[in-house]
Amino acid sequence: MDAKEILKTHIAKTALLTDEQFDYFFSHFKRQSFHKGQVIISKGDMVDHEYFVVSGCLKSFFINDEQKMFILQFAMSTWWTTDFNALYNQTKATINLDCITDAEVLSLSNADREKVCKELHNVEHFFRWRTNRGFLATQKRLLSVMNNNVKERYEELLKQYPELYNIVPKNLIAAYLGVSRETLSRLYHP
Amino acid sequence: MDAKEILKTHIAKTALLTDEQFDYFFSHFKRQSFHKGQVIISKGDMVDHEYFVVSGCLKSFFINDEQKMFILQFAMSTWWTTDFNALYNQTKATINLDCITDAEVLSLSNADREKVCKELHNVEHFFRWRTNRGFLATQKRLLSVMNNNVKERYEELLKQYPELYNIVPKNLIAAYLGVSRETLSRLYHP
DNA sequence: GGGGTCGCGTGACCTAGATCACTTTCAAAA
DNA sequence: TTTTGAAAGTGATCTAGGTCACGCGACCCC
Repeated sequence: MDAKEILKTHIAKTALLTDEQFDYFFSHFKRQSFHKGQVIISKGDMVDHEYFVVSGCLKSFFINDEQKMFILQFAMSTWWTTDFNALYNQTKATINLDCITDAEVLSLSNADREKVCKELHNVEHFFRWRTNRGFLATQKRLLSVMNNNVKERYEELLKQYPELYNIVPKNLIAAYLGVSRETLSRLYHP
Repeated sequence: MDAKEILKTHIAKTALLTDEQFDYFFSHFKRQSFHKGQVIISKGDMVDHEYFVVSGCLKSFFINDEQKMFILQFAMSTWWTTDFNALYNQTKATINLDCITDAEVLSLSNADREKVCKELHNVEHFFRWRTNRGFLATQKRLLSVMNNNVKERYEELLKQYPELYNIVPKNLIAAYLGVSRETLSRLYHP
């Protein structure tokens, strides 16, 4: 299935667009390919695109004052990613985005999203639901961080995204869970 | 300013509705008053309304297996609250909602929100932005929890919502920050 | 084919915050 | 006026997870 088909199928799950509407919407996306390790957004950049992942795996992450990395999101096929805060508030990036594997994405500019949302009620509906899912997922993760220990969160993550186990090195999993790699290692090698 | 005016002003910040459109939208809300301590949603309930706070202060919270409370949100004037996960997924509540002070709210049912979103593109636009702000705020809080210590998070909270200091007892602030009340107390009484 | 560096395990020690137990204060109910 | 109970402070102790240091195999890649 090619990029266009993947996006179409993804959107069809929440909004009913005619073929013409979808083609029009799709005409605003730009296909981009990145290789493993390539940086898409770094701290301080101006951000004006969001990215729909067609294939591969990206990570968005924050580096704190002590140079420790915290991973906000692993983005795989059909996930949307960017520095949403910088994108919507038109401020400089505080988070970074790069590629864990080679990746293919469709990029959409902030202005085009808003333009098409205004023109097509259906598209605005789609984006409301996409944002809603993101909100609920983030809220769930916050609850998990506050109420579960590292082992529970690790197993929850692998249960929900088993493919991560093979794609993503453990030190990045640790950075997602917010623990040191040593602690994660000791969970199953006591 | 009465409830209708407060809601109107709130919505006008992100969506341009004509007076007739707003009146129509407003006709789907129901005014409700609650007193201090009153429970609005408890775990296990079916949830089919969300609440726009006109006055007073509510809290939404989760009770974990060890009976420890974690506060997801303090909701004050112009905030929206409910168990969003249960509301959107039509599942039983996992979080509770009750009143820290006497409160007045406007309630809107899930079905009515979806109906009016479909009928009025403007209203869907408003809800997209409301959800978006919630998403960004939750993401910011997650980053703060993972990267800052208790003292930093406490001061960040008070800086953003100074009014909480007078309205909300410290044990609830601690439950919001995810620490014990003893630790919070010791921050300024070492 | 020998020097990096990346991922991962592991031992020894350290610390932020939890837990438990007791006390004080103060306001509201009775 | 007395009683009660929630809010808050505080000392003593415990623990999950962090930090630092080192070892070891597996790849790249000149």
